[in-house]
Amino acid sequence: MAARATRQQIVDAADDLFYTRGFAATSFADIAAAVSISRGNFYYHFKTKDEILDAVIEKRLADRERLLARWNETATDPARRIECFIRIVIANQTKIMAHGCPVGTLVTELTKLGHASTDNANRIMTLFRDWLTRQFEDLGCGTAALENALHVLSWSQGVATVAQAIGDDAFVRREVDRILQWLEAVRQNATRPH
Amino acid sequence: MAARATRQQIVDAADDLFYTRGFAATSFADIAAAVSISRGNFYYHFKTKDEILDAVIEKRLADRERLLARWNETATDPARRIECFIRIVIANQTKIMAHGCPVGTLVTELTKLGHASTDNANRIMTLFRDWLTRQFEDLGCGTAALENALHVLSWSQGVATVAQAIGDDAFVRREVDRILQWLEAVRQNATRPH
DNA sequence: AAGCTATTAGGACAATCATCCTAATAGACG
DNA sequence: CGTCTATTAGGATGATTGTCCTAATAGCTT
Repeated sequence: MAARATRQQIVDAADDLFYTRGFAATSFADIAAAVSISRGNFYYHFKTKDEILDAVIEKRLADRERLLARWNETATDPARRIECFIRIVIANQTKIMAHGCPVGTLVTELTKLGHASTDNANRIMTLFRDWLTRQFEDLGCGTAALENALHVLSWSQGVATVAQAIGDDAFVRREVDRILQWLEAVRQNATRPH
Repeated sequence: MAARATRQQIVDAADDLFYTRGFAATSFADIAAAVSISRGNFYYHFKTKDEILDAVIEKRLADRERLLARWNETATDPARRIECFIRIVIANQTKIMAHGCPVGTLVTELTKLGHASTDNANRIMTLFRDWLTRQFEDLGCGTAALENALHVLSWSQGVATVAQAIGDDAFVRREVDRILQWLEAVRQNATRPH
């Protein structure tokens, strides 16, 4: 098999396992078993566990960048783009209720481990923050753009954590409705005065 | 030394280490070293790591129950009580920015580990949920009480996660102002119609 | 077909972990 | 003072971990 393909399989499996079980709780053997290759083969592609982690982070980052680029194309209105972000908690509801937010839980875990790749993982969080900030700027929020971006980001993390902990189906939908109402109010306030 | 005192020291040290480093990343040796006792002595008090975890959960639960009982006494207005809950993210801001929310991060970790004590840890989360629900009921929110309680709980988890990840000082204060404004609006809407 | 390189397999290694056991000690009580 | 029990110390153990090494294989080039 081509090395590229095997490497890709490893990263995909690690991505999934790091999400569902956590980084520290996932062993070399776990990933190798998921891809059905030997640990020796594994070592050929990745020398250390941290290398796999960095590869997974890069993959997640690239995935999210693609997602944001798609939203930039499909939705012309910045409010609609923010709505796309908000609705991912519904689209991924099942997974979120089982394992939380892939971004937030990884950053939290790495921070507690004092892991060197914490800042690296945080790039995904700041990617969303910066993209959201840009959308609120385009909406005409001015200096409040960053504040509003962090508000939405914080909202998503809270919903993910509580959804995972308490597992209330209706809760997620209600929270989405709430934040969408807030977004509409922000949109009207922002576009009116200018 | 009295067995009670040693046991208490172990639980206190484990509580701190589970919070700052995580449950899985904390070893028997780590806790024993923090208390300056031998692993053998350790085993006399706790047979398994899960026993320590359960003891830590009980301690945290008791601590929070005491905290809520104090708020019940010091604040007569339910809105003021909810405000007490909201302000803990400021009171504990330094720790939260370093290690996140003690309750949320533990539940998240245990869920990913598939640990048997996940439900047990979740009792702390539902303790807050139920207490908040009671306050919103007393505020006159009726059927919306639970919904509002989950909203505040979700808010606190989101703030903790983003504060830990991005570490913006002003962010926490702004979010507290925001949610207090929301709380005031809820209070006025709830008390007026009835 | 032959040879070379990229890829894979599988075992060895030391370190760390939770757990368990036995011996030493201390503190209370007769 | 002496005995008994509660408490502590510290090492042994088997399992698991990340990491590393060497040999086998497959796929491409000539």
